[in-house]
Amino acid sequence: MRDIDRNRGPRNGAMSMQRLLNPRVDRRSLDRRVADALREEILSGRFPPGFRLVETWLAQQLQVSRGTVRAALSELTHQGLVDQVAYTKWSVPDLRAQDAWELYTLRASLEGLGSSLAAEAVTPASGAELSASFDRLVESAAVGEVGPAVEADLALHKTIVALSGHGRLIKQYEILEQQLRRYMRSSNALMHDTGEIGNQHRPLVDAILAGQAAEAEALAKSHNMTEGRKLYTKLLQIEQRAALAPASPQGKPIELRS
Amino acid sequence: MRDIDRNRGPRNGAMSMQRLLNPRVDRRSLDRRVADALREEILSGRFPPGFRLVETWLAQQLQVSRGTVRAALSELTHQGLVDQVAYTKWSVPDLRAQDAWELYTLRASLEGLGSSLAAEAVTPASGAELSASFDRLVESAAVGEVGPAVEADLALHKTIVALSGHGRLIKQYEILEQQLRRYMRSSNALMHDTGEIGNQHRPLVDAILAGQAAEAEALAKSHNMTEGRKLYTKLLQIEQRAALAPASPQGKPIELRS
DNA sequence: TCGCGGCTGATTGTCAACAATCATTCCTTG
DNA sequence: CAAGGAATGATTGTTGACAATCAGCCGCGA
Repeated sequence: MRDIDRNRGPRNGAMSMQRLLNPRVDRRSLDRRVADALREEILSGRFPPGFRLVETWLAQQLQVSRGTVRAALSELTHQGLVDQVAYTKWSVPDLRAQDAWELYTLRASLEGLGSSLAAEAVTPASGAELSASFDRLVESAAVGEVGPAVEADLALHKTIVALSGHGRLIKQYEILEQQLRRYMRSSNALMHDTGEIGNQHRPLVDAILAGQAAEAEALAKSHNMTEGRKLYTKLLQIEQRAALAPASPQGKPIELRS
Repeated sequence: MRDIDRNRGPRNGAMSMQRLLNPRVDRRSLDRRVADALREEILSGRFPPGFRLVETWLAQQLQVSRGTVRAALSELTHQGLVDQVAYTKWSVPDLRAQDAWELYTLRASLEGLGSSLAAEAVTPASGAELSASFDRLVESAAVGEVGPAVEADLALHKTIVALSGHGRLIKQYEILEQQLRRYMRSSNALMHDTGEIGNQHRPLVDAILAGQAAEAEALAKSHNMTEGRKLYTKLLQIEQRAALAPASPQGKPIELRS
């Protein structure tokens, strides 16, 4: 983890045009940027499940005050990427099968709504955007690498939800996606063969493009539920196998000593 | 708005039993309690839409430091009850028709999922809890007062979602409910006659008790959507009427002078 | 009259010191 | 030897002071 860039660009009047075009380019407050840095550490797995987040240590690492770190941790807590135990500790949440189930059922519901709304409101412009996103997924899948294919998959789903024009839904979905990413990366072996990805998504995309709201909603739900059940059963197996091991009596996460 | 109670109970060993039974009774941090106080002000309408939340003023009112107020405002922002404009201001969000639409469509989706899960997992115990909540609604409706009836209505819906056993869904639903409460209170005139409330909810409750997941989901959705459409169209009328007034050119909220 | 640039008061953002709380250890006591 | 209970060190919670930023105002010049 490297330092946060403290420079906010020139103080004088230059760059006024660019600031108009993209007003947030350097105006993000420090705690937001710290939150970004910490989020990246957590999603990448460099801060693994159970990792203890000590304010003073983080502040020292990032060359930032403790209060700023605290604000960032608070934000990440609201996004489900950090657990807080008041007066005691911050830590990275464990990856339990129950959580995977929650994430996928919730995702199915939210994406069902998003797909329905997207189908209702489809226009030539939004349809083109959706098609482009779908094409990118097919391309990535053709290459055969898992990482980019997963990202293109996530991007397509996010595009669909974005087309709904539903602000709260979009925001909530993005939070969910971040949590999901952590699970997917932790067990990336369960990625199906990339060749099938296109066919798995085509019906949903077509339904939205055709404006068939009910059909799109049903397809989005079933697609997510089947994907979710796969991940859930896999994680459940891992959990049960771990529960049999003598070192973790009550389903607690396993601590690695040495 | 009165001061936050700074006393946290006796420091000595007494009350250990009570703390065991309810360990959080006095351990809530100050910023959480400030958030509660501010939330109450906002939901009650004493801090109306557009109200400017100045940190120093709030800190003075609550006899608390600015940092604590800041943390509370941040929490409320994550819950959709406060808007933040970085480096500039905090304020209470406006009540737009678009937001009412978002809230109700999202609520229908979430409660649909909750109802489905509740029906799947129904037990004699949870069924009794649901029935009791429903009975309380019918009782409140019989009295005929709008306020308690609305609260009992909200409580029943929350009970259903709570029976799903879906942690993330429950938390998300509670946030949504708070936002909804603000809209419902702002136009409480649209409360239907209380006599019909029981009949409007009975099919959903029965479906859950009978374990009919698909039926329960469909009923929850349609119920919320019809309720939502009522509120949406009403708010839209108010908004359009206001837009015709000369003082608010671009759909901006109306400022009441004097 | 209009637009631009700098000033100004108000407000938010950041920091480092101080206070409160907790988990752990170790000691006492029966 | 077990149970309870005070010291202890580590960690989080809270505060007031200082810094950065912003919207609005004012005057200058074209």
